[in-house]
Amino acid sequence: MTTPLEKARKDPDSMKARILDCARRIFGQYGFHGTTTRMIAREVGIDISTLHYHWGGKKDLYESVVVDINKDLRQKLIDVEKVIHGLPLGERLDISIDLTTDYLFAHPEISNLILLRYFGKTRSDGNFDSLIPEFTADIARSMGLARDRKNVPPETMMKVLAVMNSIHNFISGENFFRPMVKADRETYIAMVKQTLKFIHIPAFTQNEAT
Amino acid sequence: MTTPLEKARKDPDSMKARILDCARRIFGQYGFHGTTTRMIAREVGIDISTLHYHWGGKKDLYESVVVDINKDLRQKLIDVEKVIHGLPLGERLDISIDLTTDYLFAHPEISNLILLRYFGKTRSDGNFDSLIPEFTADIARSMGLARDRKNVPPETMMKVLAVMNSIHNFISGENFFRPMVKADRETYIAMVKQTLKFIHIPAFTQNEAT
DNA sequence: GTATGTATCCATCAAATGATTGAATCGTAA
DNA sequence: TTACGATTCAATCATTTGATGGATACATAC
Repeated sequence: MTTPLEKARKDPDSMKARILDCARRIFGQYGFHGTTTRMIAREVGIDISTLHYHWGGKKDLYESVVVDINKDLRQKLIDVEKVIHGLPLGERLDISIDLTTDYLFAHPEISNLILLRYFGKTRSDGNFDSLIPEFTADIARSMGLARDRKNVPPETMMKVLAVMNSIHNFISGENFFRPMVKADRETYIAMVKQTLKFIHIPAFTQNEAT
Repeated sequence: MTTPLEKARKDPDSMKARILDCARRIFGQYGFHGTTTRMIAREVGIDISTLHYHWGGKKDLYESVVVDINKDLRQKLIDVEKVIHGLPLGERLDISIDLTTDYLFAHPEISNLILLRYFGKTRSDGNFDSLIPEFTADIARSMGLARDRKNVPPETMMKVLAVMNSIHNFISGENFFRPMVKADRETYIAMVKQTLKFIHIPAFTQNEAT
């Protein structure tokens, strides 16, 4: 059995997929309550009823978007893991930051949506996204901070969260932060990488040595 | 001339102040679009028209809330600055993290609102909050990373943002992160401090030495 | 050609929501 | 007491918004 989401991913030109793409961007920018189905429909260039025909309701579409971006990010981290496998911790972090940052700057709606889910309540429903925890555990293992994905110490989870959030923050907050440092986009991206490395690499390498 | 906000802060029992307090919490939890004037009015225990009588429109109230929390946070950072003045950088960071974290955990709506403003767009208006930049420059000076508030290097701004955001993230994302590490509130707060120190102190102390 | 299922749009509904109006209440000064 | 300003609420309005129904177009199968 294929879910609507899988069907949409199979054919990127299908109406289902086009709606999903626009929904990612709009939900990412304005959040759940800030987005109207009409905004998405207008962006796609279709009528609202067509949107409802393909995705049911606003809530359903939103949940599909969340699952979608989580799959994308997970896949990206698997790719990164392959590149850094076996390298010393300092280099793993360095390369991970470069690759992940580039990817997220190319798909900022991923960072936007993840952060908005962390920090904003959805008036209706308080469903806890069970993807993020195992996901964070994956990164912990990939960073070499835990043997296996199961039984990652809470302290390690917190450290991984700190790193991931730090990245998402600079991506998602670009509109706010970039004017503050008066940089063009390219310069800003470079500064983000530099700052992330400045902050995070010493913590893990120094404490590893002791 | 006194602004409505100043009037409200003068008498904390006034209806103006009571509305502002509830608005802080509700806007902080649900964001601008996720909040309805009825939600705030219900929380205060009054009619919506009373709310409009005192604060004009939803947008006006929201802007007052934003200014209000910025003033609070600024004042708190001034207090912290007094405590850590003259101490070596490592200790300054250590104590700043303790004090700031405790304060924000007691007033989580501050972190919520700041982050929601960073990461979420407000459908109507794209006004840039000019308080945050000078504010960040203040912290840079307080941390001893810049001589004066004017002319703080962009790289330093980025580092300060990284630290501040890291704190806000753990406060504002408590509902999401705490279940992940299966900790009660007290333990979570301790873990947050520990993680923040683990991440941030080495970066600044190590690079200072070289 | 007809039938069937898919996809799309136009018109419309019902509820939610920001906002206003006018009446009632209360305190206070003349 | 009376008059007046400040405050509060019930009722209501206009718009937005999520959602649906029905008509139309189009393809494919029979």
